[in-house]
Amino acid sequence: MADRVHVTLRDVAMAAGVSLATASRVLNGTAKVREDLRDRVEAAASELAYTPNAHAQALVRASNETVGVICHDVSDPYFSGIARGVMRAAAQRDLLVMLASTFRDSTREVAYVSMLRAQRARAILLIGSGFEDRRWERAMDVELRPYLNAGGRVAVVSRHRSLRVDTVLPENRQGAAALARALLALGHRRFAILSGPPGLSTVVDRVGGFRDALAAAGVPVDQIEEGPFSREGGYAGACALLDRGLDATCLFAATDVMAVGALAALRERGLRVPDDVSLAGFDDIPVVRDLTPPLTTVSLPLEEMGERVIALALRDGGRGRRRIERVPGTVILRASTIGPR
Amino acid sequence: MADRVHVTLRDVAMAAGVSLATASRVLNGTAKVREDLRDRVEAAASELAYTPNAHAQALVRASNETVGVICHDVSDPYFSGIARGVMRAAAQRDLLVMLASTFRDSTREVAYVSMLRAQRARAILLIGSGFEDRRWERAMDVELRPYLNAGGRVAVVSRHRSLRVDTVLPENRQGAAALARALLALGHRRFAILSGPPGLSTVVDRVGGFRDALAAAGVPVDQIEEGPFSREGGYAGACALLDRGLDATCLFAATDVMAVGALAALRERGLRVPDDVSLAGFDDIPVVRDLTPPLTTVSLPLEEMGERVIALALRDGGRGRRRIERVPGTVILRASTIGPR
DNA sequence: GCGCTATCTGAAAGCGCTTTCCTGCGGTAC
DNA sequence: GTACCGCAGGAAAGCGCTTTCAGATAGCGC
Repeated sequence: MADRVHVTLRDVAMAAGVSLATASRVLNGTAKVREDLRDRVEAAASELAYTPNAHAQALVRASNETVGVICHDVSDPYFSGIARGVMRAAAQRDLLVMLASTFRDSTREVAYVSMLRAQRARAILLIGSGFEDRRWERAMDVELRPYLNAGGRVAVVSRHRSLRVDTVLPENRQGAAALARALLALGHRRFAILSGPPGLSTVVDRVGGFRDALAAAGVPVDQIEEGPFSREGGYAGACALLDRGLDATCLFAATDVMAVGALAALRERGLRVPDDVSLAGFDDIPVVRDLTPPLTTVSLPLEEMGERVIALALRDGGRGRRRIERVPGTVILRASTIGPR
Repeated sequence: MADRVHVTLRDVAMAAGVSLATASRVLNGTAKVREDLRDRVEAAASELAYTPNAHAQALVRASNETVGVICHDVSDPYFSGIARGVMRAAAQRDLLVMLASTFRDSTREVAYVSMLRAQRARAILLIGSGFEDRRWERAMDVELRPYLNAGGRVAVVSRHRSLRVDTVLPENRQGAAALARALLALGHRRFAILSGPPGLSTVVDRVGGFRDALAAAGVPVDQIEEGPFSREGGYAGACALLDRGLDATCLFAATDVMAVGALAALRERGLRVPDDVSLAGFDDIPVVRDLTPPLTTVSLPLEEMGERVIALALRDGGRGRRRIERVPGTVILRASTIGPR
């Protein structure tokens, strides 16, 4: 990037025969400038294809028209749905989005926060359940504290344990509970659960909400398998359940992505969904309605969540009290769940 | 971001009792510094949670450890698959990725290039077929030319018409032709095509390659419907085909995403896939193998394409001749295509 | 026509950093 | 003991921009 030189404001000013100050004022519209000078500056700028150096601007303005977003994996529909909302909202505000994928590596997540901090991003958004261990928490705090003190904004989606920042919080517990009740209403009494990585608040809430609602109806669940939030995780979990002799009329996967894997596993083992076993997921990622059978799930407005988290981070008076915006989940009953035979 | 002050190198230097120059040298390891001084600087930096201002660095170094990626829609699996590859490769190089979604708005695409230029991104990557009209071409050229002249790198995936830059080019034509031949081999003779937006090189190549291969076997195709590259586009296109009295044993959709929509439409109209009509797509996005039936398609190594495009942009001697890396597509026959009854 | 004010323009400082240049120090050879 | 060399650290310039401050110009009333 250093091979040749960029066109600078000085070049524009010289070409237009005015001072840097005047050129700057014209290009930013920050003060009245005589019409002929203005025209000359504008002509020179477009002639030279001038683009202001955002770094010089950021340096003097101590801020950069940029927001950073950190998620675990862009190609997971859950995250890309939220990212889409963030980008739509960012575009409206003329902000550039720096999007980083951690690939679920907590060290990398902290490193990204540091880089975003260095970039003086206006806001940093953390999407998706975090790494809820002490070491991570401390490392993250070390990065975030000075960033916040310097006026940076931080907001998160779906992680509420440790970080004391503005949060968009899907009502995982209530959603899962509502799903459980709907499944009970269908007549199911024997359930199995495909749970996510232990400790994640999302997992705790979804699985906990599901189990509590069942327990309230006097239905215990002892068939649980844990695995990563991925198609493979769901596939492997379902296989493990099957290997141990699955005895359930309904299987609940903590995420749709896992449910997709579970569906494949069940089918491979010769089980029909929903005839032999009902299957439900969580999130309502776009694709699940096109599965056969279409998947029963708890729908989350992913794109809206993305829009809300950036709005939350950038809101006026951002330094006020912490705000938590709860996003309800809606149970969507589709053909993957029917009453047990 | 201007509420309070950031910790600067000057703060670190003062705390350590050394000059800025020394502090800078320690933190960058650019020159030997006496051990005790070095220790003091390092201690001060970590004490103060110092993060260098990337803008100040970028300003003096005339470059920013950042690459910009522009795609049409992050939540489209085709793009997010490629984006994933880009991010993985970027992470290895300690680069931050700025990812922008155009939402298929050509004006916005040009605006993003301008913003990335302002950010002095090391490279700008354009993912996915472009807007092949004259106005766009000129506007894009105005932005890209000075960027390239200033040493910026540009590379693209899957758009070869107008932009004369390094390119990763999926072999759409060959892939579609191979698919057509495979379908012919299954015994199909009556085909319908769901095409994408007219004029896009991707569409021209895929549909053209498909038709040419059929024509070579003496099989004409007159049932074609155009629509946007989306599930809805596929759905609407299939409905239109059906309304006009679909007379084909096999339907080819220009992208998997469209095929998903088509599958839904066919099913709604009571047609069974593959018994009544075979269906094939293109791209091999992850989800299609989990459809019922799993979709026959042409597989593209999306993630690898992402890795290659960033490698191409950042390669040494980037100012050399234009390079075009062709990526072959592999026909994957799955259950959505069988021989006609 | 003169003096005052209201506008607009230009000079210059400074944002936080890297890097060149230069000074001062210690060590070595004679 | 003196002259020279090498090296580490500091001062200062400068990256491209915004913005304050002061100066210049025009406009107005008398």
